[in-house]
Amino acid sequence: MLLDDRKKRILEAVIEEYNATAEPVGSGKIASDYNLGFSPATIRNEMANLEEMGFLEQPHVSAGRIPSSSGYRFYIDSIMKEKTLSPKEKQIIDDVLKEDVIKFDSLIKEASNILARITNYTSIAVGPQMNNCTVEEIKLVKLGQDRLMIVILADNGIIKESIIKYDGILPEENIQIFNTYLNQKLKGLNFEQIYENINAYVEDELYNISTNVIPLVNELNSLLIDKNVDIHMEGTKNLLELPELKQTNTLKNFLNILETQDALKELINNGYDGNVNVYIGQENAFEDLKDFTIITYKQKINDKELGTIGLIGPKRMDYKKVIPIIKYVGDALQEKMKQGGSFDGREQSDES
Amino acid sequence: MLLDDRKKRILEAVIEEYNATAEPVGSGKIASDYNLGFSPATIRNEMANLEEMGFLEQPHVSAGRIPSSSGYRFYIDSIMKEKTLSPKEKQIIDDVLKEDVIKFDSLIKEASNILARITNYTSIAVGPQMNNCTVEEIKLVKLGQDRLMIVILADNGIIKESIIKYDGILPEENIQIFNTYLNQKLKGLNFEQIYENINAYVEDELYNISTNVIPLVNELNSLLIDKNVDIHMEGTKNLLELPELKQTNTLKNFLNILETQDALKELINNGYDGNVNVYIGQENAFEDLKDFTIITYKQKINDKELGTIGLIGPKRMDYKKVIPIIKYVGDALQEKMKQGGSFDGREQSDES
DNA sequence: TTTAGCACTAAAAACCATTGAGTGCTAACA
DNA sequence: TGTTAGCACTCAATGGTTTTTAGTGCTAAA
Repeated sequence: MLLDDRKKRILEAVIEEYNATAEPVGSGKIASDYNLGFSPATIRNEMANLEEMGFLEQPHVSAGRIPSSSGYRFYIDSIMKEKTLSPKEKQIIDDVLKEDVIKFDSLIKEASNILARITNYTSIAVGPQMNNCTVEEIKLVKLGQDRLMIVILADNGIIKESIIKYDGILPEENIQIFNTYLNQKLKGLNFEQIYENINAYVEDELYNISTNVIPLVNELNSLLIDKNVDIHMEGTKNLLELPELKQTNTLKNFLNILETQDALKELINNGYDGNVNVYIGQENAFEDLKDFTIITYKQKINDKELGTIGLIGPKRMDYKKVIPIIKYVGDALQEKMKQGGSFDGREQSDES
Repeated sequence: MLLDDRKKRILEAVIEEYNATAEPVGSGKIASDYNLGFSPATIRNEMANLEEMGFLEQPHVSAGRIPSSSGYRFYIDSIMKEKTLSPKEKQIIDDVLKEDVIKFDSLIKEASNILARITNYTSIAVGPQMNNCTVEEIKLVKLGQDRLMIVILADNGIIKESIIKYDGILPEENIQIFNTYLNQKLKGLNFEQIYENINAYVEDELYNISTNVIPLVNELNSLLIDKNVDIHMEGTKNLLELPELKQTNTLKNFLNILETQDALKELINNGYDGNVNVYIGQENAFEDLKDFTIITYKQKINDKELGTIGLIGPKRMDYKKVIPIIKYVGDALQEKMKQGGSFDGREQSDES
């Protein structure tokens, strides 16, 4: 045990107080408001110790202490007790996910949406990386006079779809033939694998049908690797009121990060699976997020990745409440996706 | 002519200067930097006149003047000369829209994207109101073991699509039959009209096929009226640095409006068609947007609405540059959509 | 008709003293 | 021996005063 009981209780008190006020907390406040049974002087000593150990920080000599990232880390791992959700909260979550939505993207966005609403932080939702999916089925559908819809069903149950101009030179009967041909050739193959050398798979017979299938093949290919998987965010404005962003440049840089998204994607894809991951302050590599925490929960069913939901909030967020919430929502979402699909968890569409 | 030439030139100078600095501009500055050939005292007199006429305002007695909304309005309508885009700017725009994207939503987002990048303001993109569209074609497509895709092609060329769980009780042959049936019944009908009483159209024969088509019919119906048409925004962060948002609450309220979107939608749908609409300051009804201007350009081909692109920026935006840009982008977009479709401008998909 | 000159105004900046919330250390205490 | 009262000390925050600055409007002269 790294910390004795008294230190733990003091660290906890400092964190609770700091979370509530966002101001450095002094020994007097702890002594008077959290009756631990010690005088300010004693608490002062312990705080000095905790600071030496790296769990607390002091902005300047005559100020109180604020918890450091390792302080929070220790708190989350070894001190706090997760709250259980209130029946009302559960109710709200269940209600939202009980709706008859079965489109994958709607589902994950709904889940993220509710996270933002319940926690009052910013929530994120990202679709899955499809690189390692395999093709289960391809459908070509003629629409109106002049368009063709390409639909790809992946083995994780996600559907990608796109529409191209159909120039009419490819005779309608041939669409069926080409459709069958594509399925024969590509079914069971890995998305990335196809993407990198689609010509090797279809070029031979390509011209036997018509040179006009080239744009079709191109579009199909670009459907496989969606380069701009973007991150859906909800409740950005929840964060803007935070004192953490009151310094002039922080806000700008902060929103820059949120808008750029690249870095966020990186982070989100790193989460180890099936459980909640918490990145506190500098643990998340961006200087401008040093006062923020990102929590992610990667959705996975039977080893198939189905996207990630997450939260961004201030470092001083109410972990013992927020963590159970994201767990609950994530579990419910996963459950919903599982029962939605009939054999291996498939039951989604995906915007393309 | 409402204003004599001297007043015009002074008003123009004040606007140019204020646009550049966001500070009230004084007579001295104008006299020294814009050589109009008058002393500060003369300019001071004219400014007092312009203020009386409502074109300028004065924050307090010992400050310079800032242009009022009607000042800007007059400037846009009667003073400024639109700049022509540089070949480089045209190039950038053309390049983006030359890409082989033919999905409607991608196109309009690309266009909005480039607006934000070139102007450094926030751009918006909204899909069209579909209420007055009519059904041109409906397709039901079986996907994998257990899902059914519903596709609706509207008469403006936009495609709506959704996926539902297919419980297998409806025999596969019947899908075709039901598909044909739906087309017979609904083709040519107005979206809103169908939405309000779909049962009247299909209920009779509904149960003859299977009660299991009910969820299908429901989903089809909800596809018709997409209640959450959301606004795509790009470059929100461009605005955050503006001094206009430096007062404490403004920022929060401002982002609130952007996030709520309802009000924005309202505004955007009001634009008179086929041309650029400029809403300056209080012209746009939201107290918290009083220091901002919204410019919209509603896309329309052969009387079919295809969405709107727009810009949000500070009232003091560089109109003579920005207006030609949105015109150019809007025209290019419209052209692209026109040539994309073969007969009446159809060539898009739509995320559902 | 224009402009130089000047008194006047109000915000912003600079200055300065005071307050207050906190500390660390020491010596006394249970 | 661990705890605490007491106290000197630090430094940001507050608030009031003064100074500076950027502008004005008006008047009288060119």
